[in-house]
Amino acid sequence: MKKNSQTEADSRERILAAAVSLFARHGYGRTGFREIAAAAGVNLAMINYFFGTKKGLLKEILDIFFSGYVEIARKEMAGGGDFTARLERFIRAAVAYFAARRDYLLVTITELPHDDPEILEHKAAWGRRMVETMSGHICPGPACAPAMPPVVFCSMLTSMMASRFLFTPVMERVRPEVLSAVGLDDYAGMVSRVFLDGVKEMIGT
Amino acid sequence: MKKNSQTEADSRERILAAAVSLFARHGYGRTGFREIAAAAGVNLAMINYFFGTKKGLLKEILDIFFSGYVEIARKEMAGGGDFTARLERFIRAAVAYFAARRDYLLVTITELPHDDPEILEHKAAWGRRMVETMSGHICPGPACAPAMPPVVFCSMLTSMMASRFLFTPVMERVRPEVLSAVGLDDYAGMVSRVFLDGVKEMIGT
DNA sequence: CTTGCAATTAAACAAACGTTTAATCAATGG
DNA sequence: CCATTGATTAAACGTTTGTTTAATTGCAAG
Repeated sequence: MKKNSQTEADSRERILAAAVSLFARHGYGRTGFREIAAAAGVNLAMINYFFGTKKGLLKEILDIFFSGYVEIARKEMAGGGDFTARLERFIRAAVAYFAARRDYLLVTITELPHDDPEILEHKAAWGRRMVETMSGHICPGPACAPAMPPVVFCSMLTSMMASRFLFTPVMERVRPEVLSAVGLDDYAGMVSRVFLDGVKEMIGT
Repeated sequence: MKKNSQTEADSRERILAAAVSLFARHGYGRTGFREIAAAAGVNLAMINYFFGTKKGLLKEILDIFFSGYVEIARKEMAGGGDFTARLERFIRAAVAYFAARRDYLLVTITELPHDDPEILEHKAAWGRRMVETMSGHICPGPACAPAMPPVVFCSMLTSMMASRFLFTPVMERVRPEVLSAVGLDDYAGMVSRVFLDGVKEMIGT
């Protein structure tokens, strides 16, 4: 039955690529199916055919982003080295992942605060997996009460790493030269230094 | 001519309050004027009457949030004390401001990455004022090249402070006890410690 | 009293929305 | 070769969208 698996994958993935790009640039709510279909070069009805509803399309985008993000946390935090070394590896890998999946990141972040019950349960399930993955490393042992709860740790670090991509359109109009001067590795390094050692020693004063 | 200044202010502000609340919960694109009008208890046409277009309504929301934010940066960073003391004051004041204007913050953040040219120029103008306000304090003197450019400094810190509010709906489903245990002052303290001193000493390992 | 102006209203506008339906296409397995 | 099946299509569905229009209300100044 997988005769047209070539074209099927093409259409499905072209829809997904067009949708995530338009959602990231114009917002989920303002992007219509006709616009997506035109950008993907497919018929309007194919979106419902492959994804069911608009929420189904959004859920798939969230799944793709979160699954990759959790997987990076699992892999990098479980490796060798002490806590700060592993955290530094994780930050570097996560920033690279954010850049590679920039549009997925932006859709996920901008849809985070919204309260659609169906989507919210989806985000919460992934949030639980992320916090569980990180908790063991932040706070080993049963009677450990760190100064910062893991759920705060995760959201704060995620926001820090995402800031560059959230602010990109504004940054390139405020300080265009900075955006091209500060590469991804530089940025990951800055996040690491701030998050691990603080900003005190980075700023001359 | 200002006869109905009482009811005028009432209607205009009720529209604004309803709009920012619905935008924050359901997203700008998914919120319709009829929904706003119903929540504000006014006639549908009053929204266009007071704000012109939907973009005009959004621009007013952005203006309100950014003007207050820039004003806090100006005031707290210009006060006495060394750099870290002023920065700590700013963080505390900004977090309190974010909490008081939570819905405005969420609308602003979620609309940040979108690329509507008209709105984008608006955001860029405020971004310039914010960066200018902070630049002098981060990097005094003409030949100062800090390890982190002011525009990166601003967006990273803003994202950190906003993380609690961006993630609130997810957090209260992942670790509901943490959200009630960690008050606003506690949270501001955590942001200060991480941003200034780093997370190394906060986590036992 | 009446002139004027801002606030408010109901009604309508065309356009765009997400979704569904039924028909057609293309290719594979029996 | 025929039956089956997934992919694709055009067309239409009823809502809902943001916005406009024209008429009405109610108060204040001349």
